[in-house]
Amino acid sequence: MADPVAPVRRSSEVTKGVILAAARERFAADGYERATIRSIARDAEIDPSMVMRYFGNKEGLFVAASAFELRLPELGALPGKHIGAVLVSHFLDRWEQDEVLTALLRVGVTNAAGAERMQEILRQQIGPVAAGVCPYPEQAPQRALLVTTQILGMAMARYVLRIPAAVAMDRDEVVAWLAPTVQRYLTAERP
Amino acid sequence: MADPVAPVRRSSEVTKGVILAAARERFAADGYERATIRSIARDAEIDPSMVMRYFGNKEGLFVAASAFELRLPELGALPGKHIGAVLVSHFLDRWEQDEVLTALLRVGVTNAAGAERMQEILRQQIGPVAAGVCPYPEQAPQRALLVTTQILGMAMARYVLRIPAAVAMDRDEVVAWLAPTVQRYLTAERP
DNA sequence: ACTGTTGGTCAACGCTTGTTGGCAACGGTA
DNA sequence: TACCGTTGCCAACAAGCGTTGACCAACAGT
Repeated sequence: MADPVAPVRRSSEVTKGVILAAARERFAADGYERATIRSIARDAEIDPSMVMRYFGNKEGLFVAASAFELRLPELGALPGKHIGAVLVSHFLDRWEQDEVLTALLRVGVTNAAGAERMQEILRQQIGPVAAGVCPYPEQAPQRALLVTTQILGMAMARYVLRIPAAVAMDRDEVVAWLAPTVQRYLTAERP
Repeated sequence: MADPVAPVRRSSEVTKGVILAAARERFAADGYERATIRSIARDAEIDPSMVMRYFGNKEGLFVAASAFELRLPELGALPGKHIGAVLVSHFLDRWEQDEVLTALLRVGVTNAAGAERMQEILRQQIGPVAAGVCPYPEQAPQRALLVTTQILGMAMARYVLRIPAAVAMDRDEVVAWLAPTVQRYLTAERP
């Protein structure tokens, strides 16, 4: 006789983790609306109702999936002369380590909470650096924004739209080209 | 007696135009999946079935709404020294004149056709310029890509995510800051 | 005046979505 | 052993989606 398919019984924490991993993957690949609770549940090999039980609703699931520690290195203490290269390199790392930032970017385009969180992260990561090295402190927010646009644009091209020429560039090339731009946005006296 | 709500009867071309305008607005504001045929029809004050009649299906509607003449100025003939400023200025114009580019960007994140069209436009607009002024012709595609990332990033920040600091910058400031970056990507000997 | 075409509405279809509530089995504890 | 919270599945709901086909009224040409 075949077993009547006894369901696996894990700890709830483990299950939550599996769901979150699947959610991150789906959100990153499909964006907010096309990443359905059902598809995420299928990936996690669990019933959709469990997702609801643990995370309340879809928005709650997304918030949980995109909440993560930033663990940014001590950028403020780094030498100002290479801050551009360090920043670009840092963000390439973050984007390639896990899918959360890609998910955030894809979701942020259509979902307000995602957009908010994306901005918050960029502000927290770039803001202090700009405040530290910008020659005119009152210009720091604008300088930070400029840096943000360049980093955002490369991320869009490379990880979201996957423009072939952007994917083809290797890490060092990207850093070599973008670092001077970022450096100039942060430290130039004027445009 | 009140009239039994006699439906307005316009020419089909006019109606198509109204639908397309509503579609562009919705796609630009909501992205592909959240811009529903029903909501577009409601904006155009017409029955959803008319949208189907004229454009076949939702994908067809999007293609029609995002098909437009590029009418790029003769960039190739312009002085190479200011090509950066001209390019940035040109794209700011295009993005602010109508909503198609914003729609394309929002949709492109989740819809393959949108992503394809966005890339095609960027390639057509930036590619020839890069080929014209890049010191090493074989590097032209890479240089064009770099320009694309900077323009894409500013567009994301300013028109899609609407980051306050990006919206607050005025046109001339944006051009002043971005132009040297674009200029360098196009004409620098090496990073 | 008749007729075919055109611009328009209405009602429904099949499907998918987020979400809910009930029920079964397991496992620790008393 | 009897209990009870936990983990899980199942079936269903209401709402919204893209899409379809039947039908109606105004027009244009003869």
